[in-house]
Amino acid sequence: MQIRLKNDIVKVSPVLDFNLQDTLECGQCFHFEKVSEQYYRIFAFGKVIQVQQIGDTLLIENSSDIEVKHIWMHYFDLYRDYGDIKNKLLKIDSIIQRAVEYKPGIYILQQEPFECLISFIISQNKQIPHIKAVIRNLSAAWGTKVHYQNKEYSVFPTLAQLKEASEEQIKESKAGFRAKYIVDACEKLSSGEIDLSKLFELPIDEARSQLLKIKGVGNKVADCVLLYGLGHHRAFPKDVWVKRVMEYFYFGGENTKMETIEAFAAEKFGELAGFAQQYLFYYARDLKIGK
DNA sequence: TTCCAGGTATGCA
DNA sequence: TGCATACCTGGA
Repeated sequence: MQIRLKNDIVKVSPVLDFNLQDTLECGQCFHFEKVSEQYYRIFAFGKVIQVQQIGDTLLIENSSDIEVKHIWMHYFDLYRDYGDIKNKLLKIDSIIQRAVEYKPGIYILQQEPFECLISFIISQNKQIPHIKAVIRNLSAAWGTKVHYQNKEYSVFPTLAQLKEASEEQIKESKAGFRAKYIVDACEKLSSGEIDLSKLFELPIDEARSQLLKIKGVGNKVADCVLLYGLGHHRAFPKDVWVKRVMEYFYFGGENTKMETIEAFAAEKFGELAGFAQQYLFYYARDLKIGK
């Protein structure tokens, strides 16, 4: 894969098996903006970039080749061989095969753990447009301003910035009853009771138990943070859509306990469970499987 | 007006 | 342990 800077645009190619739109819009991240049919602006790592995909080339603006190598390649997970992952999944059964082939260009983003944690705490009992709105509001109120093409944006606040906010102030960003959970997360992280940076290396079950200490973090939110923010690709977040699609295809449409689905997925997909989950989720949500 | 959304905590049997 | 219910908010 080549990373070249030309006319202030960093071109990465070839990005095989990758689809920018599906990767951003498959529900794993919330802090981006579609500015036209071609362009997305992404706010992360204290920066704003504008990204476009033309065939198997990814064009990144407002960045540098060094930054792309060290930040955005990891963010988009472009160093990983998704061709190999998908080949392995396709051999498992015709169900996962259908899901993979439905949106074969989905990659699992590697997001910043703190933003990922707060975003998925916000996500409970909310629809995606609302989640995005709360994240925008929190960023505008507490995050650092960044400028691009004469527009001002805000990136998501750091822990140091967000811990200054009171529960009442967080509620002003329309977080509702989740505000107290955000405060609890900030307290546990800033006191050192939980150290997100250490959760990368811990075994997944230990990392999950740490996350579950935070109020408002249950199994679903913890698994999302493990998968999208901490690189634990065995994590299999079971939201309402994943539950529906798993019951529909693997349990004869019968109401099935989350623990049963969890064990089944671990056995069936093993170390690729997180990838399988993402393809199944998008497939189920788009086609309204099981609803 | 009422219901529901990508969940979780709480109370009660 | 299992189930029902409430919870901010906004859109359908």
